[in-house]
Amino acid sequence: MAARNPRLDDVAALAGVSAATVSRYLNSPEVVAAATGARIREAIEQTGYVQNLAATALASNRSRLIAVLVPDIAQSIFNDTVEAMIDELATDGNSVMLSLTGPDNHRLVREINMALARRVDAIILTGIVSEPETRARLRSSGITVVETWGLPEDPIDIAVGFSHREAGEELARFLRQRGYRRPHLVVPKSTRSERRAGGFIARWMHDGGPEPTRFDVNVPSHFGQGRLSYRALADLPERPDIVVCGSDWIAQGLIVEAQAAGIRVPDQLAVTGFGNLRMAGDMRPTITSVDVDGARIAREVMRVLRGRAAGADVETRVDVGFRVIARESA
Amino acid sequence: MAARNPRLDDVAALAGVSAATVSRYLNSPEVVAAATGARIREAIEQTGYVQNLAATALASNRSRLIAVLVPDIAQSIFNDTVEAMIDELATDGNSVMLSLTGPDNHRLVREINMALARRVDAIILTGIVSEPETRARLRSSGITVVETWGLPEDPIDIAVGFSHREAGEELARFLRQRGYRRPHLVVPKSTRSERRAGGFIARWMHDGGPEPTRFDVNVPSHFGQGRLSYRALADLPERPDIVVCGSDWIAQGLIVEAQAAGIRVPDQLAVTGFGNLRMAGDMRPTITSVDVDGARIAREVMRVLRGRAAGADVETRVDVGFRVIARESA
DNA sequence: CTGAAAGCGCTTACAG
DNA sequence: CTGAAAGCGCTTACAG
Repeated sequence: MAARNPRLDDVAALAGVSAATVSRYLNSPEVVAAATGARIREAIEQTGYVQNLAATALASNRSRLIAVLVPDIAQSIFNDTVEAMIDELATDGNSVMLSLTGPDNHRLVREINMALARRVDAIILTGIVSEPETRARLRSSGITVVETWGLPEDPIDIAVGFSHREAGEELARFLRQRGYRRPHLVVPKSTRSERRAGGFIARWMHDGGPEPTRFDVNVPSHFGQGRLSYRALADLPERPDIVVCGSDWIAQGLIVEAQAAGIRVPDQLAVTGFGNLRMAGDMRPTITSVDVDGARIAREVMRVLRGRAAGADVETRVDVGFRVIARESA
Repeated sequence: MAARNPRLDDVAALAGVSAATVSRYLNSPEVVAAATGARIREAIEQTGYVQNLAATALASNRSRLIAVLVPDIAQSIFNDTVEAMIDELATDGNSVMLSLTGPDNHRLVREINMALARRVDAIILTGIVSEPETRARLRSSGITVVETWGLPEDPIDIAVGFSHREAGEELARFLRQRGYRRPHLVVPKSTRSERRAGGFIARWMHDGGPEPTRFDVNVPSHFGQGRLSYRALADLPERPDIVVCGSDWIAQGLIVEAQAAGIRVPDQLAVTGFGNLRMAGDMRPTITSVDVDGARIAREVMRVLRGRAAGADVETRVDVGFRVIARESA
């Protein structure tokens, strides 16, 4: 269609300098003389030059491409975090390659291969990589790998997140203190939800409570499962006084279904969620939840990435914590 | 850390062939002799070779990188479509560069520049590009540009979507037929919502109805705005019998708030949403909405992209339509 | 502060 | 079916 794209050479010729100088101007403007810089700027303007980053990547051995791997985005509790990360990365001049690994991470290996083939500068994961071979492969690749949301004992490289087990424990402590007696857990079938449930149960029973009942739901969790989970309460030998949901969506669906059945929340049945979505604070009643600061995770990820890029030693485990947010529903 | 990455040369040497042959094996295995192919495969295995796609892109003038530009992903009605597109693209061996253009597209130009610098094979947009200069720039770039969700009269290049105006008209027809008399619109401040509202109002008044009242809300729209919108009804001179919401989230929030106030939906107040999110079918009452088939949009986008890649002539406007989904709320 | 030249790791006519 | 060679468009020591 149009004539061929202008190259560095074209700009250099027009500005009366060498390609090397134009390259320097592009990458570190401060090293070229002001007058030269001005001529180059003008030449770029006139030619409509747009740097070819594929060539830049090849020559500089730095792609400025970051792979972000998430299970899904349609209904994901990570979306805020991912959005914040993409924003931050873009500000630094990076592009984000977003890969969806699918339920149970079944496309994880394929997408990791893609990222390696693209020679990305870093891989950011939100899902959990459990296969030892994949972990080993990532480790030996030599590229920066950041696991987020979770906080494994032995990260592949760097981890930025919090302990899901402790979050479960903390919630148990909080609810016991509020005087609840018979918790029922609605647990999405994911490693992290399972860990939170484990922490909750251990703490609850350690404090002398009866073993909580539970109901497992598929991931990704959504509103409809809350309704389902409410109806499943009928099968329980004894009615719980508090339902601990694995996500805010489940909590919301459960509240709606309970109310439709004429049950008052929290008077007759209390409910908690997880993730502290914006909706949790807007619901009627507002939903007691556990807040995870996605923006903070994004910032910490950027901090370690910048540290690495600068050749500095960086922490391998960054704990961003979590907070129980007490609201009306429990 | 590790030794340098193996290159095509290393594989070629080990397999006893030239680099050209290995390259051919990688890109079109069928043209190399079976026995040669077997040796190459083995050499790849032994060396742990991973193709460097930055070099491939530079040499072949094809990046296999597709830019997808969306306003946001935290609370987006496009997420299903985007997810389906990323899935399809990955299956074809492409990688997706996801760019967030932000509210009112204020980072659109920057992200388009990035995409052009990366020499992406195509740019897929979900937001609307209204600035003529940007449209002209994209047009003259010569790369494939697909606008999705909307269906402009004069696409930049290719458009896959539906007429928002017609969707509004259709909803007006549907509600009038159901016997509603006094519609009130809750309109997110976006071009497309505005078009739907325009279509609704025109049709409604054309059919002899009174001018609908309206309430505008910021984008991205969310649950909390539904509650707000409900409360704003009190300021109206006359109470509407049907509230037409610009998204399912708004509809859900409005229903929850109405119910909290003791109002029965739809008996005392009917409500419709837009987008037909999974939640709409799960809500109590289930929400009457307008369905947009995101997976279909993704498939059609892929179809035109493949057509282009094959050098075929492709349609420039693909109408995927929409459907009013009648449920309990209206 | 700037230039000449080699190199990054592939692909692809061209020739055989 | 395969190889030698040029080329894709940059960056970056090295030298001045």
